[in-house]
Amino acid sequence: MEDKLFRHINQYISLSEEDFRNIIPFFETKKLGKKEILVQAGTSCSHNHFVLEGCLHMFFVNEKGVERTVQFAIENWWMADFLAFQNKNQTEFSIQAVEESHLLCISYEKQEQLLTQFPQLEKYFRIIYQIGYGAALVKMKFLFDLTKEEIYFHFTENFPDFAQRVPQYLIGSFLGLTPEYVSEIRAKKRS
Amino acid sequence: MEDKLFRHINQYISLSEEDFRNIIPFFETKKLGKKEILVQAGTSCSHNHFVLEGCLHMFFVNEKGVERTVQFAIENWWMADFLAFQNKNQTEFSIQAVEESHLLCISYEKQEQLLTQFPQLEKYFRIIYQIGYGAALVKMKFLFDLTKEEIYFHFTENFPDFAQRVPQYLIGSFLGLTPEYVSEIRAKKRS
DNA sequence: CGTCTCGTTGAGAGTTTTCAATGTAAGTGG
DNA sequence: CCACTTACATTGAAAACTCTCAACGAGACG
Repeated sequence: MEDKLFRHINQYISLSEEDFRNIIPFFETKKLGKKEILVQAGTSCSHNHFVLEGCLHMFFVNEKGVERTVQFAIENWWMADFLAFQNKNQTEFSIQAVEESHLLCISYEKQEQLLTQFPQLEKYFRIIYQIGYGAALVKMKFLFDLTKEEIYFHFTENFPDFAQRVPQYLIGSFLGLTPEYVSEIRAKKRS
Repeated sequence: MEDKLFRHINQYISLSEEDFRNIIPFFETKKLGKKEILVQAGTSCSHNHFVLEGCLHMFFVNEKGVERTVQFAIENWWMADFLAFQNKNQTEFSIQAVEESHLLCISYEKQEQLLTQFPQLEKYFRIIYQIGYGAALVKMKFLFDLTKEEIYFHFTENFPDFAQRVPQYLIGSFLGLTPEYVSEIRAKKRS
C-alpha cells in the first residue's frame, strides 16, 4: 500500500528501496470514513497528507454558512494548507474525506527532519509544489476567462471520471457555482 | 544589485557568499522598459525570472480580446509559468513589464544545472513554490467568498501601496472585474 | 417506514457585464 | 511651449448572468 508513495516519488527523483524503507517510519497511516473531518479550520495545520486511496477536499465556511471547496486530493496527491504549514499559522481551511480514504500523514517537524536527513526529497517536494502552484494559476485562468456555465462544463468534460465520483454540489462548490445553478445549466443543456 | 537575490535566498536557507558568487554566473540580467514583453504566449517558457526592481504581470488574452492578469511580481518575486516550465510545454501566458524593470533570468537547463550543482537550493525553491501555491489557494478563497466589489476593496485595503503603484484597470484585470465596474464601485463608495 | 442527503424547479432580485460615449491627464513630436 | 495623440478613467442604460429563497422529488440507508 505504501508503495504508492514510493512509486510516486520515483516518478520525479530516483530513490532506492532501502532509503524508502527508512523513510516510511516518518509517516503514520490513517483511515477516514466518508465525511470524517481530518483538519478543523482554526487549528494549527500541523500535518501534511498523502492520499493512498480515496478523496479529500479542503474547504472553508463563509460568514453566510456556505461551504466552499478550494481543493480536492485523490490518490497520489498531497494535501495540506501549505501556507499555514510554512508559516506555522492556524489554517483557515478544513479538510474532510469525501470518500473512505487511506492516508499517509507526516507532522511538520517530522517533515523537516525527513528533508534534513534525505535532502534528495527537497527536489521531490519542490516539483510537487511547482506543479501545484502552476496548476492553481491555470485554474485561475479558467475562473476569469469563462462564465460559470462554461467553467462547469469545461471541468466536467475534462475530468469526466472525477465529475461522477463526487457529488455534483461539491463540483459546484469547487468551481464557485451554487447547487441550484448547476442544476439549472444541466437542465438547459439537456433540452 | 544582485545582492537582493542573495538576501532573499538567505531568508530561507543559509548560503555562503562564496557559493553565491558561483551562482551568479548562471543568471543573466535583463532590463525591460515599461510595457515591454518578456515572454510571449504560445512560445516555450524557457526562463525563470527574479525581479530585482520593477513590476511584471503575467496575463492571457481571451477569445474576445480581453486581457486578464493572473499574477503580478514585484521586487523579490519569481515569475514564470511554472507548469509549462516543469512540463516543457508552451506557455499560455504572456509576461510583460508594468514598469521599467530589472531582472535576473535563468534558463530551464541552467536552473537544472544550478540545482544539481547546489542542491541546497532545492530547499529554497521548494519553499518559494510552497508559499506561492499556498497564496494561490488563499486568493482562490477570496475569489469564491466575496462579491467582486468586496474582492476589489479587500485587495486595495490590504495592499494600498501596490494598488496605487499600478493602473486601476490592471488591478481589475487581476481580480476579475471590468474597468467600468471598478469605476462604478469606486464612485458608489465615494458618495 | 421515516429520515437524511442530494438534486431539481421556478420566480424574483441582485450583481456584473457590455456597449457607446465622454472626460482627463500625461507624454510626444514639432 | 503647444497641439496632438494615447492611455486611462468615468458615466449611464440595457442586457445577461447568477444567486437567493422556498418548495418539492427521489434515492439510500438504517
